[in-house]
Amino acid sequence: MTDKRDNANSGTGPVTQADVARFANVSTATVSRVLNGSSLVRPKVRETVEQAIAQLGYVPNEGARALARRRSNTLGAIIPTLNNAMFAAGMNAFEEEARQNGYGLFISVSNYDAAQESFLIRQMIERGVEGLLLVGNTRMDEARDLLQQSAMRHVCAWAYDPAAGAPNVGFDNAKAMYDLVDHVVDCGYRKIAMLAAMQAGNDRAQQRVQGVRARLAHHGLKLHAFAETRYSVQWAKKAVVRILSSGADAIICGNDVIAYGVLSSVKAKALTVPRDIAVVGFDDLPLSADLDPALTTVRVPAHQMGQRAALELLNAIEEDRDVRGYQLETHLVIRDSTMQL
Amino acid sequence: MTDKRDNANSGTGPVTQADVARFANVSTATVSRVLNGSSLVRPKVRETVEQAIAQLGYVPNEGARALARRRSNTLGAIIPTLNNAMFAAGMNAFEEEARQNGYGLFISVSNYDAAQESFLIRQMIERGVEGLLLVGNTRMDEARDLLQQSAMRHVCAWAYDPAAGAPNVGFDNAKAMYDLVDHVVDCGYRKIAMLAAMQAGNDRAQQRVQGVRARLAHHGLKLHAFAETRYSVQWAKKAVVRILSSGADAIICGNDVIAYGVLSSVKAKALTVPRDIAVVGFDDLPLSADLDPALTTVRVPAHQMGQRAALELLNAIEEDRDVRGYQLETHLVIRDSTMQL
DNA sequence: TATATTATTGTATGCGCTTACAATTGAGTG
DNA sequence: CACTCAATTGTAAGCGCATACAATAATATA
Repeated sequence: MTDKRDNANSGTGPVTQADVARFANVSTATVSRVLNGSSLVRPKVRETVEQAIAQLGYVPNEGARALARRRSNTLGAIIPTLNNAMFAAGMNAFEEEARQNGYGLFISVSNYDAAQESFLIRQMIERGVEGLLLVGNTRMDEARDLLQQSAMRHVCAWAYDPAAGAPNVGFDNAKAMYDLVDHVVDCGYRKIAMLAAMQAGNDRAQQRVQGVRARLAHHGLKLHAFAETRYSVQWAKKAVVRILSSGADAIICGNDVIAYGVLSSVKAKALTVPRDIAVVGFDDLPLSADLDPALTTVRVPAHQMGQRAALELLNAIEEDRDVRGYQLETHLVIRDSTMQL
Repeated sequence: MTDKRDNANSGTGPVTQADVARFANVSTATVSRVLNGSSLVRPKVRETVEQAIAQLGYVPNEGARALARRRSNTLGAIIPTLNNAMFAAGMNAFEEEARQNGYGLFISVSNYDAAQESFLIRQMIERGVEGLLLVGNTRMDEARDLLQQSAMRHVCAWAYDPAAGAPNVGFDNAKAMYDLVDHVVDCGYRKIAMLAAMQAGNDRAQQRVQGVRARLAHHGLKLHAFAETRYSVQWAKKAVVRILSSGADAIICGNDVIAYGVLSSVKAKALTVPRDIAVVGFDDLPLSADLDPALTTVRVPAHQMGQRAALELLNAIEEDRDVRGYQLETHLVIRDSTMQL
């Protein structure tokens, strides 16, 4: 099919720009120009080159291109895991936005391990990404140094803390919890407990806990019970038993998945939600609206966050300036797992 | 902190290997050797170089390295979306396996669009990935040509069809449905309907439908009703009403998310599962075991699939041979949404 | 038609790194 | 101590592409 004429390459390795140039009887500079859409190339020549490209089935080598231009057209993202719908959705949006702007995406998961994250940041720098998405504001000094020394543009998503040293694209987890606590308190619940996600090395989780505590204090209340659990329905089911036996009348969960487990355990105990006990989550996963009872929770703009993060990065790159942060709003979604007592 | 001595680089651009060489009074070849762990460099020299690297905060340029070695140490993956726990989980495993073997991951989502997939395949080739993960066996000829001409190693995951032209890493969707159908029929249900996922351009969905039809025929039965729906609880709830009014006594769903919607609609109709009607899913999402009633479904080895796909790619690259396929097994998980009538 | 301009194209260099091959050094041997 | 051989290190040539600058062709001007 692609009958490489003998003045094409010698059969070793892939077709290169030089092969195309030879085939079309022009210089590599001209080939490069048509490839890059330079206007200063005569239509006729352009066509000749384009035919040669098609004939030879030439595919440019983006790596070499990146080396020569000193631009990789690539963004990187390091997230804790993809086994979390929020991160997955965010990445999906991030990738789409990047791609639509001609950027590729390098992705890695850190498993919530700060050392691993530092290592990965280094890899990203080595791979020459032009912008990097990170999650949260907690990281090793080593990571910060790396970021700083390499002048790597980056955004820290899933958090919004004006005091953080790096540009954030996200929402204030603590403040979001205020709304939730206000709602629960307004409903009339008073023995409010919390089943949080593991806080170690996870500033989002920490801030949610802190937000609940602070707002409760504001209402003259304190946590009636508290526990942490891993991110899974099963673990949450187990972790909630102690809280349940404490006689709490409302349980604020660190996220929706935990809330699912809590709901399950609560039902198993023959308690009815929301009359006997209220349960609220955080994230508003797609399923949360379809639960029975439908879950009161906080809607997190994961898609928007991923898109926004990409946009901030891209704009900063484009305009050759520092990355700016962007605060997103969360939205309290009141459904049937809470009620006016 | 990193006081670059004046014999380091002139301040323009990042520190390069040449800067390190100059600083350590050796040639770039030697620097390259210590970087690549070559054994033929004297311990003392190695140490000198390592110090220079640390001093200057040198970070290698993986792109240049790739160009010189003609190896990118990078894998690519093009999946329909990350907004599907199965794909996200698979990618998570794929990335981990790749990373553990020193490979980076380039990822893109195609939104179930074949043309987009073709475009992305091209991008992946341009970026020089050494292996590519694709989903399913349905794709444009253009994509096949690209893959073939560039001799790109690839696996098509989430499917297993020995007759497919490309190496598959996955399971036989049709066969998996056999087990499910057998189970439903064994239970005594006879008016079996199906609510499938959209089949257009999605061979997994197609094969699941086909599997159900074939196995039903084997039992002397045929679909009592059939409909398709998008991938969401909400859409499924709507799409199932027609099936419900057909008087079906069992509904086989194209996946668990659809089953969630079906379960919800069924309950709303005051029918009890599984006595009045059976509902079965496919995927075994983490939540499926915690539903009420717990969902009978097919467990899909997403994690294993991602890992295996990476492994097959990596081994083929390592041993410089073609990629081999690998068939995974699915497992019928009988829970409470079906019962012996 | 000769010359000044401008539009195109080609030449040559370098991006940062690896590696074949040459050069140098050190150790071992008679 | 001269000489051989192996262990180290340096030299230099690319990898595939972009691009500054030089060269040339095309068009306009007088």
